[in-house]
Amino acid sequence: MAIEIKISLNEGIYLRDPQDSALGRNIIKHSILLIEDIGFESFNFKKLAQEMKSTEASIYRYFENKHLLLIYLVSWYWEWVAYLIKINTLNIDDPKRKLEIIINSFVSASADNPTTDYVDESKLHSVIISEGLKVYHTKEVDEENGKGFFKNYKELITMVAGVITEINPSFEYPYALASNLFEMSNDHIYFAKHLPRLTDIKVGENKYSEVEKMLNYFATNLLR
Amino acid sequence: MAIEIKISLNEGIYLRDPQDSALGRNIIKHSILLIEDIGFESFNFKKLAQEMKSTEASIYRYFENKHLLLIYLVSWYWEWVAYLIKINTLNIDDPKRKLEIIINSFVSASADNPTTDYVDESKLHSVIISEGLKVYHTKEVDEENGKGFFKNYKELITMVAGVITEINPSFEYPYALASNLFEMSNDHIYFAKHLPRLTDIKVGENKYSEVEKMLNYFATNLLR
DNA sequence: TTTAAATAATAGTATAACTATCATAATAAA
DNA sequence: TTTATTATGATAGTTATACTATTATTTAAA
Repeated sequence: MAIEIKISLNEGIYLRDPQDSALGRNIIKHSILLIEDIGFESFNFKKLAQEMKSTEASIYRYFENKHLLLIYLVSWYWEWVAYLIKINTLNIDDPKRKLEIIINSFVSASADNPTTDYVDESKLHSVIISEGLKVYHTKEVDEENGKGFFKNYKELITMVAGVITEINPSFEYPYALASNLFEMSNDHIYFAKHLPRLTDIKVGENKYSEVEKMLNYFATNLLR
Repeated sequence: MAIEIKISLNEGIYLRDPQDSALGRNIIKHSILLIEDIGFESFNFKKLAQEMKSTEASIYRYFENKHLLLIYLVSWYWEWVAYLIKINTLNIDDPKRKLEIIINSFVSASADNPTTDYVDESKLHSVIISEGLKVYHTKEVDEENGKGFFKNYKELITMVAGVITEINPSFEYPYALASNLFEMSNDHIYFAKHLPRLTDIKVGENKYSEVEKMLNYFATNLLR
């Protein structure tokens, strides 16, 4: 039996909730696969429609444009990582241990997945690593932030910052460290794969243990 | 007297070197202003041509497309930061002091500028902060990296990694720390302006001293 | 079983991202 | 100074993207 998580996302992101229909779930499923395959710039609703044997017009009933679809996918990921962290730290008291679990979730969320059948978490992770930053690097960032489109990310970071403050209440940069650990995780996986001279770590096929080790090293040394 | 730096960039990036003609320098000048104004997604060669009172076709004789123009601008920035670091650390021996200067150059390259008249360094810095990541977050990254389009970045990071190793030869992540300091500098200026709940620092109008302080804190504590 | 809602099929528009051609202006070579 | 060369401008055209609109058909709800 697959555990079905209903992820709660800001309603402004979509026109019609894709989780609520077979077509909607199909849009999510195939958009992850197609973006992973051809990249966000080449991706469009016409190609997506062909891929999933539907039509452009049908997809436009769910999302205003591909940018909002990407926000949806990235928000889904943020929410899902937050969920993973929550269940994996439920009966953990030691904040240092909690932070280790957080870092493990950032790095290899894809591995230990409580699968949602229409989301390939591993491929979604690849999409986040390659395209995730694009959701808030736009001229519309303030407007979209005002509509709450990045709420899931901010809540995730706030939660992590809380754990950091538990470890060391006098640490001055809990939010910056939290967001940096998340970004660094994605950046250095990407660097290891594409621009190896920008990092020191190596990654194998979905084997990110060196990234994890590095992030733990950074966190530990900053918080001691 | 304005000091004119001739920045050396990979020839594959452009069709005709923009530094060599008035039109070319105008393309660089106005592309920085226009991208800063309307963002890279809305930016195109037609609008740029209107802005600078030239034609689309003329611009296409310098750059194949807007993506390569962005690579040019970002490479120019990387090279310029490397140059700034070089002249500002010329007679400095202490590597710790060198790293402080590096961090200062990352954060406020725009401030102490040896101006090139067709480049508004302060606006270019804004463009880098908002759009810089997009140059290597594409499906063509491996191909373009193979052509040497990101060489300036890799060289900059290598130089910084060298200073880090001078400070602490047993530190395991000199490249990762170097690239992270650069990325973090841009990220947290951006966060402070647009997504303040992702950071702890505040920035004023081109006043980035808190970012600088934070980066120095991170570097010092990781390298001690 | 009727009605409403969702999806498909198709067509159409505006803009983006180019390419091609020719005229003209500026520069360099003869 | 004349001529050849090259750079730029003016204009037009092509293909693809990012949508919107309309109508038909299927599916689900009352």
